[in-house]
Amino acid sequence: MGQNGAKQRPKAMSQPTPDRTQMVDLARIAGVSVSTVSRALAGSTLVNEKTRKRIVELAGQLRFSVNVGAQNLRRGQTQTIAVVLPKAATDAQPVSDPFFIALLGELADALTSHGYDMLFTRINEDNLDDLERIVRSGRALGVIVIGQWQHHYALSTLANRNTPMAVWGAALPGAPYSVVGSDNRLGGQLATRRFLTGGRKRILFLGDTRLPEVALRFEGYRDALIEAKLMVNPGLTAAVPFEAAAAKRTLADLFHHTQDFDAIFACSDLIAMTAVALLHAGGRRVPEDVWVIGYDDLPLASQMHPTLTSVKQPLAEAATALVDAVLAAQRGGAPKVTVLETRLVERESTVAARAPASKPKAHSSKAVATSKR
Amino acid sequence: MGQNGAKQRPKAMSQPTPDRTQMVDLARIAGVSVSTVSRALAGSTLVNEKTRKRIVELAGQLRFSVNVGAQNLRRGQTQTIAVVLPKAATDAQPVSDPFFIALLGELADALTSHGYDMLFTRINEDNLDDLERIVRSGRALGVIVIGQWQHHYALSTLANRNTPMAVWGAALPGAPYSVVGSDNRLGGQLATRRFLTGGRKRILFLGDTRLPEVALRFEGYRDALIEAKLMVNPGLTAAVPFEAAAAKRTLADLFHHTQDFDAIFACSDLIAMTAVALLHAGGRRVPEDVWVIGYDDLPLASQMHPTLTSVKQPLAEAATALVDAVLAAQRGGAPKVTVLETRLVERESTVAARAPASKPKAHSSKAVATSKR
DNA sequence: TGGCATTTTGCAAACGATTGCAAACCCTTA
DNA sequence: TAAGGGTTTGCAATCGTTTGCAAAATGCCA
Repeated sequence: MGQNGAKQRPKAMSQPTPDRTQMVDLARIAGVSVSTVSRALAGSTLVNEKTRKRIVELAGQLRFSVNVGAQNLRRGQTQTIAVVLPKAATDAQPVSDPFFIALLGELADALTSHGYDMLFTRINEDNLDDLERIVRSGRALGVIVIGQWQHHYALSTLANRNTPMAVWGAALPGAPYSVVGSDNRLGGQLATRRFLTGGRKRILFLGDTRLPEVALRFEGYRDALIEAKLMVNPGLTAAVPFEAAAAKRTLADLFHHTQDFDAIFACSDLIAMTAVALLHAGGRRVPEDVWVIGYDDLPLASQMHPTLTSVKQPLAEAATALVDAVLAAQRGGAPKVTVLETRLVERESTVAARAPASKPKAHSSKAVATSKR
Repeated sequence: MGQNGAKQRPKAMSQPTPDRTQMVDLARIAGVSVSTVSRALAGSTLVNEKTRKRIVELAGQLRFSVNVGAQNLRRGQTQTIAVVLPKAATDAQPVSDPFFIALLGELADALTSHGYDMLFTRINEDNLDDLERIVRSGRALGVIVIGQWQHHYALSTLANRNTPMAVWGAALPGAPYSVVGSDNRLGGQLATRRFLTGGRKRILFLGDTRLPEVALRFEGYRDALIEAKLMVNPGLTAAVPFEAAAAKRTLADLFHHTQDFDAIFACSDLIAMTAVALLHAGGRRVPEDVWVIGYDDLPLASQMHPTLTSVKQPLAEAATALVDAVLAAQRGGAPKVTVLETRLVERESTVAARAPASKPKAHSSKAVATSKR
């Protein structure tokens, strides 16, 4: 706390000067050179144990943190990974699917635990080139794209231009970028088979097959029907979008025309939930009249009534896989496909029908407990 | 394109060398100095219009982006703002409230449109000091904290140590950091009054009053009751947490003991939704038996059945206000409080009771349409 | 005490941009 | 042709680290 020639800004930087301590300050105080400080903080064995401790402690007292900008510059590499959520150019709808926050949260944790920072950006789908800019400007060493939507082509171009990239979505043959996703086809099969074994045959498929993931789920749906020697009824599929409001509009319209189904396979829990709400509003009961299965198995799925049977996508593993993939890509590795374990989590929306109106009280409290196991 | 002494890495950097073009490359090709390139790209009037165009075009062809790390270093300031979601140390639950993604999405947009990058981090609530590190390491020029929870004290300490900060939450007297939030007290009043004018008097309050926002909502609830010359019944309040699974457990337990209420004011849409599901499971109808009002007015609120009346928090404005606040703080401004417009959005979960079992079909489709207006 | 091997330290050159200042250039006018 | 003005350009220092290399300090042994 000496008051001699107190430390001051080298130049007349007019900023409010939020006291940014730097290595040179530590060095001066500790009476060593900047190099030594640098090495000490990096835990190098080149510096004497005693001085190292002294410096580290001093750094703690002054609340010093190395300037990562300068560090990255010098090291020629950043410790940041960008996570991108493409958004539709047409409707500027805010993200509404809780699936994203779930995945995002897991990604944040996975990145942190690997020692990376996460740069989050939503980019307009016709500015997809910005992805490349993020990397070339050194903002991030690679990009994780949440949702491939219909952008396979654009993404491929970028990947071919050397943008390290990992995408949440479906494996497309020969894709030049790494993909992580659930086994969408299997998911479709599991859900559909469950309906069939329960005797439900008129299964409504809700999802936009222009999206690769959804297309695969549809294939699974079709396969399961064929296994059971049933035909796919085009009248029983509807291109419901993932976005909440739009989904609701589409569904309301659909149900207005069609009531002839006894089961619904929805490509997201959000869609499933909306469908259930509309069915209830229309006086049809779930599961008595219609069975419903969603996709994602969000926490939300067990908060509804009835609790929702859903195809589970293991998000924590998804996050880890995405991080690994983008790092591998950055190191020049070949693109790889990761298919996550995919299974059906059964809840109340698909139970064998009972007496139409069972005693609600007793039944329900048991049901509630069940959902926790 | 002379082939003399072709460009190569200065040192033997063993990296895969993802062709990082830099100013010096442009300079060489354009036959000018780096300074000129820098000025040209910055759009300085100091450089001749023709050369400027030439350089800009060249940069486009080579897909050059300036290295923001170096830029920041030189400029002494970063263009990044950190957004932090504190997470409970005890239960490592993933984020489950869709409210967060909604706010996060808006923040991403607001930051982008102001030209800032967003660094997203979840930090453990007992590592709150990391907030300071983010700023002192130059990773971000300020921090936006989503949710003040019970961290007022810790946040204050950090703010007093010169960490530019803006917090989503409730205004606490003399807080040294800027706060943005809805008018929580008013929100509580609006909801409660709506119940009272509808003749509902036994109103269950669901929310953890240890959280400042919730405490204010509770005050509003209390005020409205007092206005109506009613007393607050301690048996009608329950500390339901925001986290999905925990909320469900608490609620299930609560409903097991208490059924004596005719209205529910829930401090988040997620809690409201869970409550509705449990009520349904327990055989009680909404709104016939119980009216329900949530808080947040998420897209989700209009996807449920019945659609949910909710206190709206304008998230887009929230995001803008938070960004402005953190920037102001960074410039050394005094902490300020921003209270957003707060209003009740009425939907089906609070409608005057009708004939117990109305014709579902006709009624519902109309209801669905209503929710869109 | 000197010589030599080992630690420890510090010097100085990067990393990729920005920017004050002076030099070079181009016109115009005398 | 030279002087003088305004435009354009380039030099070189700088931002805060890291790191190769050489120098200094230390320890050990004869």
